[in-house]
Amino acid sequence: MPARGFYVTTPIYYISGTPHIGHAYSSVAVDIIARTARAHGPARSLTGTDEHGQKVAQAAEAAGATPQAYVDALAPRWRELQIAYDTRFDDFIRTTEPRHARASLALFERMRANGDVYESVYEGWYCTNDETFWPESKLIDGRCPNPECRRPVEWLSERNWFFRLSAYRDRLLELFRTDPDFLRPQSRYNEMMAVLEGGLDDLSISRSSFDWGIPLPGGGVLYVWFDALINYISALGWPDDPDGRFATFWPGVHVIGKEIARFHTLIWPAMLWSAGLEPPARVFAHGWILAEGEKMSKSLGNVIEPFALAERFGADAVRYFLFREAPFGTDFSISREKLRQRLNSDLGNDLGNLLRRSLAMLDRYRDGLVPEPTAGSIAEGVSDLPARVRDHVLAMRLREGLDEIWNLVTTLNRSIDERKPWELAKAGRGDELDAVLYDLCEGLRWLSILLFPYMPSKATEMWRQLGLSGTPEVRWPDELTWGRLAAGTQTDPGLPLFPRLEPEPDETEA
RNA sequence: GGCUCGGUAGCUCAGCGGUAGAGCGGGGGACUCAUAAGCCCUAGGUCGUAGGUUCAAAUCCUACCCGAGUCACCA
Repeated sequence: MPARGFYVTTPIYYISGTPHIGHAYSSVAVDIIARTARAHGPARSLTGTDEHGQKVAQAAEAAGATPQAYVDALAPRWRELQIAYDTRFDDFIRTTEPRHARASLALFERMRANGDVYESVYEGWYCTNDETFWPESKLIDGRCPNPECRRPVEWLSERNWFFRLSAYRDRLLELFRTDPDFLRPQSRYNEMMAVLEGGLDDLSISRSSFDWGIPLPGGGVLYVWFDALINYISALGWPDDPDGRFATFWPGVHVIGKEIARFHTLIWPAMLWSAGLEPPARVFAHGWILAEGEKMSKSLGNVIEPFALAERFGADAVRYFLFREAPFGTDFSISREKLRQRLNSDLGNDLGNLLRRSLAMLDRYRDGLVPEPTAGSIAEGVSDLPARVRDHVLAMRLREGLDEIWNLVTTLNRSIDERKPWELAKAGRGDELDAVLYDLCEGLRWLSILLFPYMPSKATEMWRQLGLSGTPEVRWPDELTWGRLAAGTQTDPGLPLFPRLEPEPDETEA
C-alpha cells in the first residue's frame, strides 16, 4: 500500500434509467476494493448519478415536472440500490449539485485558458434520443443508425464549444505504451490502442438547443458526458480542495463497464491534461452479466431484477456469486439456479457448516470457551495469505482473492477430518484437542476479517458468533496475526450462516 | 467488412515451449463434530480444424471454421 490515499469510483448512473444487476455489479466491485483498501490505510470510494442531458429534460416534460423536481424524485431509487447490496460509499455525488457545477465550469475555463477549447458552428443530423450527431452517410433511411433507436433525426445548426482532443493523441499513445496496466483487461486496452492509432477527432462539448445542463457563460450548457466525467474530481472538492481530499486521493482508480472505456481512457485523461491535472491512475472496464448467455433486455423478458434478487438470496450471497463465478472483467452468465448451487455448495456446505461444526464441538467439549493452545497449529501455512488476498483485490483480481480465502476454508475443514477432535476427546488428549479447537476459532476469525469486504453482513455475523467485540472491519496488518484470538473468549453459536435453499418450482434442474 | 478477444474434461475456467490441470457436477470409499454437510479416491479430454517452425507446441507462425465484442456516447 502506498502511503497516499486510495481512491476508487463507480461510473455515475444515468438517473432516468432503471437500476439493474449491472449497476449493482459495478457498485459491489468498488465496495469490495474500497473495504479492502480501508483495512490498510486511507481510502475513499464514490458513486452517484448523472442527471443532465436532453433525455432527462424530455422525460421530465413528459412527466409534467421540472427537470430538477424530476431528478430529485428519481435519485432515491439509486440510493436504495446501494442499501439493497450493502455497499458503503464515502460519497454519493449528483451532477446537479452546486459543487459539481463549480468544478465543471472551472475545468472548462482552464481548458479554454490553455487554448484547447474553441468555438465553432456544428451542423448535422442530430438524434435527440442518443444525443448524437450522425454523419449523413451513417443514416439509414433518414433515421438514426443505432439499431436500438432508429428514430427520425433532425437537422441542427449550433454554435458550440469544441475540445481539441486531437491534439492529445500522441500523449495518449505514450500513456498507453508506458503503462500497459492503465486500462485493463487486455482486450479493452487493445481496442483503445486501435482507436488511438486511427486518430482522434475534436469533440463538441456544449449544447445550445436545450438548457438542462450546466450553464456556460455566454449561453449554452455543457454536453452531458463532458460534465459527467468531472464528477470524479468535483466530489473530491476540486478546485478549491478545502479539505485536502483532492491532494490526498487523486489520481484514483475507475471501475467502469466496458462500453464506456473510450470516455474514461481517451477523453477524460486529455481533459485533465488540458487543465494541468493528472490522468486517472488506472481504469478497469468490466464485462457484462448475461442471462443464460444472452444480453438482458426487456424484449427478451430475461432481465434479472436486482432488488428481487437480493431479496431472495441475500445481498451477501449475490455479492459472492458475482465475484466467484467468473474472472472479474469478462462477461458471464447469471441464473437463479447457478446462484442457488453456489450458495448451497460454497457458502452453506464449505463455509457455513465449518462455522457451525466448529462452534458445536467447542460447545460440547469446552463449554463454548476458546481454549489455550498448547500444541502445534496450522499457523505456518497461512501467514502470507492476507497479503496475497490484498494484492489480488487491489489489483482487481476479485475472483482470485476469493480463491485464496477459500484455501483457508478448505484447510480448516480438512484439518478437522485429519485431527478428529471427537477421538481426541474420547482419548482424553486434552492438549491436542485444545490445539485443534483453537485453530478452528482463530481460522474462523481470520475468515471473518478476510471476507468482510466481500460479504460484510455475514462476516459480521461470524464475528458475533465467535464472541468477538466490535466488527471484523479492522486493520489487517494488526489483526491478521495468528494467535491474536484470546483464550477464554465465550462463543455464541447461532442459526446457520447460509441455510440451504431448495430449488424453486419453476427452476429446471440440471 | 476492418480490428480485438475467446474456442482446453459434462459445466465454469487455469495453464501459454518441455511427459494435459483446478473447482463444480457425476462415480466409489472410510468416518461422524456438522446445514445427509465435511474428508479421501476417481475425469483417460485427438487442448476448434488444417498446415508450418522447433530436439520438443494448448503453449510460437499461417490459413480457415465457430462464438463474442468493437468500430455506432446503455453498468
